[in-house]
Amino acid sequence: MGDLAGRRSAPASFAPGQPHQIVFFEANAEIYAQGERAAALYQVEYGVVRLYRLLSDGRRQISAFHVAGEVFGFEADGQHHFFAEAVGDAGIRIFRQPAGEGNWRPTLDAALAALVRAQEHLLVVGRQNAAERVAAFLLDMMQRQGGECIELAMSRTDIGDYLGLTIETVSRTLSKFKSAEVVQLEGRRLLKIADVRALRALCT
Amino acid sequence: MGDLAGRRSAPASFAPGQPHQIVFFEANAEIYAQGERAAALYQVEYGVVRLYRLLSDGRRQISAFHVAGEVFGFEADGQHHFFAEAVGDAGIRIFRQPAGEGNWRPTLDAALAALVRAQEHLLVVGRQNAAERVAAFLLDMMQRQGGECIELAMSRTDIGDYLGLTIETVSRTLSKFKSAEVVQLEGRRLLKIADVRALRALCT
DNA sequence: CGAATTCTTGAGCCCGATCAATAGTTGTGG
DNA sequence: CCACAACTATTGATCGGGCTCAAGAATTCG
Repeated sequence: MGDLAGRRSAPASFAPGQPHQIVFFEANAEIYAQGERAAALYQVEYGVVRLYRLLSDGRRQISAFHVAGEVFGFEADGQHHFFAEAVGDAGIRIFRQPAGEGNWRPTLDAALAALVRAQEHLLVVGRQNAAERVAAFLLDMMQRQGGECIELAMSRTDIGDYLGLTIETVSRTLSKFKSAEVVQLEGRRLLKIADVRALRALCT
Repeated sequence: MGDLAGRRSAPASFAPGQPHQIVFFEANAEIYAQGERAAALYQVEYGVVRLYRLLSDGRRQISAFHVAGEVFGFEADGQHHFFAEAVGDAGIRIFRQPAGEGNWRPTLDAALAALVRAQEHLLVVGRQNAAERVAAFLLDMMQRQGGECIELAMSRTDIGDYLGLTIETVSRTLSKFKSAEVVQLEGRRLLKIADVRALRALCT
C-alpha cells in the first residue's frame, strides 16, 4: 500500500510537554460536529482530515483538508462552527487544555496560518474557473506531500466540495490535464504531476 | 449625510492601555499592501475597510469587509498576504506592538473570529447561487449595522468582488429583491430590508 | 466472482458572464 | 442654480462554462 499521504514523517508535536492523547479514527469517522461545545485542539498525526459546513439541503463546502503535522479545531465562543471528519484512517493528537499561558504563540501561529489559507482559498473558489481551481488544488497537494507524486486521500466528491465544483467537472478537468500530458493518472488515487509549470501558469 | 455605517458608536479599544495612534485614510486609500513586511494590528474606528487579493489578470476577490470595532491586519511569517484599503473615509487605530505578552487573548479571539467568518464566507461563495449570496451579504450587513436600514459603504463592484459575482448580477439580483418587495432601494447606497424572513429563507 | 461503489464520459440545458446601451448620480465650473 | 462631464448603476440580449441527467466503465470489497 502507499505510504505517502502524510504518514511518512512523524510530525513535531504542536505543544511539547502539554498533556494530550492520541486517538484513532477510521475512514469517514466524525472527529467533532458543528455546534459541539469544546475546548480542545487537534493535531494530525497521520492521515487526512476534512473540515466542512453544510447547507440545509445537503450542499457541502469543505473549507480545508489537514494533513500530518497540521493543527485544527479552533473554535470561537467555545463552540465548533464546522464538522471535522477523518478522510481515510487517521490518528489525531488531542490537546484538552490548548490555549494555556505557555503556548499561546504556537496556537496563534496555527490560527493565522489557517486564516491565510482560508482567505487564499476564497480567491480560488470565488474568482477562478474549473481548470484553475483543480490546478491550485494539485499544486497545494504537491507542496504538502513534497513531491510530484500525489496520493489523493480524498474522493472526487471531496475534491468537488472543496473546490466548489461537481464531481463530473473535477473528473473532466483531470481527464483534460491527462490528455494534455500535464498529469499522469495511475488508478484513481495516484497521480503524478508531469508539468508543474503548466499548472503554475494556470493559477498566477 | 448618512451617519450610519459604523460611525454611530465609538468602538471599545482592542487593547486598552497599549500604545497606538489613530490614522485617517480617505476613500480608496491603501492601508497596507500584499507582501509588505509589518507587525502591527489595526482596529477600525469609523468607516469600512476591504481586504482583498488579486490575480495577475486583475480579477479581485475581497475576502472581508471590516467595520467599526473590528480588528484586522494579522499576518503570518511577518508579512501581509492581502491588500487593505479604506472603502470610504475611515479612521484606523494602529497598534505597533500587537501581540505582546499581555494581550494575546484578544488577539487570538480576533483572529479566530476572522477565521470563522472567512470559512463561513467560503460556503457562500462556493456553494450558493447569486440570490443566496446577495441575501447572505445583506443579512450580514444588517447584523453589523444593527437595523433594517443599511447604508452600503461599498460600490456594486466591491459587492461583486466580495461575493464572486459580476456587478451586473449583483444589480439584477437587488432589482429582483426590490420588485419582490424584499428590500427597498433609496438611491444606490441606502437600502431597507422589508422582509428579513424571505432573506433568511434563502440562506439556511 | 459478483455486487456495490466510485469514477468517467456524453448530451443538453441553465445560470451567470459578457457585451452593449441607457439611465441615474456626483462633481465641477460658469 | 444650471450645464456639462465623468462616473456608477441598471437593464437588455446573447453566449458559454459548468451543472444536471444519464449511461457505462473501472475499482473496491465481500
